[in-house]
Amino acid sequence: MKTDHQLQVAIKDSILFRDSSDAFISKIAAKGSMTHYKKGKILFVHEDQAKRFFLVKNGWVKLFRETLDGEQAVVDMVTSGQTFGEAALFQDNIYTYSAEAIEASDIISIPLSLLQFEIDNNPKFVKTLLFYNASIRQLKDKEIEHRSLQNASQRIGCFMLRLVDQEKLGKTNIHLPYDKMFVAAKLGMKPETFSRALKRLKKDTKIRVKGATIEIDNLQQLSDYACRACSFEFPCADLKKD
Amino acid sequence: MKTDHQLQVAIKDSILFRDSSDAFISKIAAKGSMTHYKKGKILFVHEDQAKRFFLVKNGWVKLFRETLDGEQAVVDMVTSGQTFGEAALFQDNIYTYSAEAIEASDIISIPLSLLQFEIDNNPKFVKTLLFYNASIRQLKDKEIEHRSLQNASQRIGCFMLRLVDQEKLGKTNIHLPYDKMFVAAKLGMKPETFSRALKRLKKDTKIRVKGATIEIDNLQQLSDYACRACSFEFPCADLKKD
DNA sequence: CGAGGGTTTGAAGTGCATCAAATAGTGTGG
DNA sequence: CCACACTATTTGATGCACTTCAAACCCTCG
Repeated sequence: MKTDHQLQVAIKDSILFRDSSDAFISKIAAKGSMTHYKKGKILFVHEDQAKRFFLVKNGWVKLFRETLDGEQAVVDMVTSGQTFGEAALFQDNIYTYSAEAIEASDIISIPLSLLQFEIDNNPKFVKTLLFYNASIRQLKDKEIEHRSLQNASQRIGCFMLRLVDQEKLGKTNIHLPYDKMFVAAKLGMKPETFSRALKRLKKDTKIRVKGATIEIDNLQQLSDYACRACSFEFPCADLKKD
Repeated sequence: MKTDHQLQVAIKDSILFRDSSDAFISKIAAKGSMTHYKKGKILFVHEDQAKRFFLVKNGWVKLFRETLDGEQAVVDMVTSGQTFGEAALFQDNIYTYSAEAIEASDIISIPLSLLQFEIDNNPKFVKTLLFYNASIRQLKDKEIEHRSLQNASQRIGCFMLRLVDQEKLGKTNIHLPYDKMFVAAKLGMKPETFSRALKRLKKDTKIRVKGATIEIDNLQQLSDYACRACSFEFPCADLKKD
């Protein structure tokens, strides 16, 4: 009972299902199950047959692929409220990437068949899904742009800006969500580059770094620095929060 | 009449509508109109109010955004059978990029309201749209990966491979679809870099370049060279053709 | 406390960008 | 059909950003 309630709350809090009816959410909760994964646990690997998709309750999961010569490409990092693996539905039920919990995480898995059923029978949900995909597509475009136009320090600054409430322009503290080496991977740079670029960012924008905590006195200054090389205007939060 | 028939054929040939019923296609054709654009013509600019979306009959269109400090980011290059501007439907009817015909092009425009109507009333079409978006999302992931793992020569090789029929592994000729400076922009590099990287590619894979024509003796050699740094396996055509 | 990962630093290399100039190519009006 | 003007492409020289390799440092967790 308790667990079931937890599931419902987590589902209701997710980006994909927050507008769904309570009945629908109960239905998902009934078929879903929550698992705790330790840091480093591989949830599935690229080209596995996909039967379920996942919703992060808390923690972080890295989605990645590997090249022939052993390099790793980070497709995404997902956290609370985000889903992964659902795209397999449109890819012959094959996962197109591997997934690894990069810290202890609670993750809900839900049968893809349920999603398929809703796509076939729930027009309202399908529209939600269309919007969801459209936002992700836009995010990907932004990321491609960032890779070619922003330098390493600007990418880090931009990453931080997306972690704060962009509305209040004053003083803020943020907490890097996971190990710096994963942030580096997410931003497409090497840990050494990350370290040096962060140092440069500190010098140029007066932010203070204490371990994983970042103190920002002046959000405006940070955005001036990072967003100069971006075509999106500053308050530019990733996914609409409300 | 003649024009109307042309429209129908073009729509039927498009990726998004090829599985649609004849009745649906007629309906689109009735509301659509075809325009010829000269090279350099701007179709719309970023943040314009979006009333219509576009389908390329022939030619090439560059979709791009601009940063504060004047750099240009190429979002995509689209050609025959591809659409653009339809994503505005999920972005408050605002175009999120600008569009420029980079060569003489015939382009069909269709009211977004028609698309909206179908989304609301045509479940089969909605599913097509879901699949369409999922493929695009996958392509974007691939492109992000390419930007961080492939060097300039490999990106050019990869670009060429996506222009050929990947099934026949023998000798092939291809034709660069548009000016080299646009290919460079599409691949996120400067024209000078493109030129030098192409030279290196020629040396390393024995392809021959005669103006815009590329002669490839050994597709396998080219894919060995380019796809080594990619996590997708070789026959890896962008959008399913059938 | 010690082992092992995570992070920083240094030195050196590589790849792409930049700036500048030469060359090739294309379309136009005469 | 030619010559000019303009644009695209190539080439050279140089600089900068990121990477690589190697080593030190630091942190934390058993």
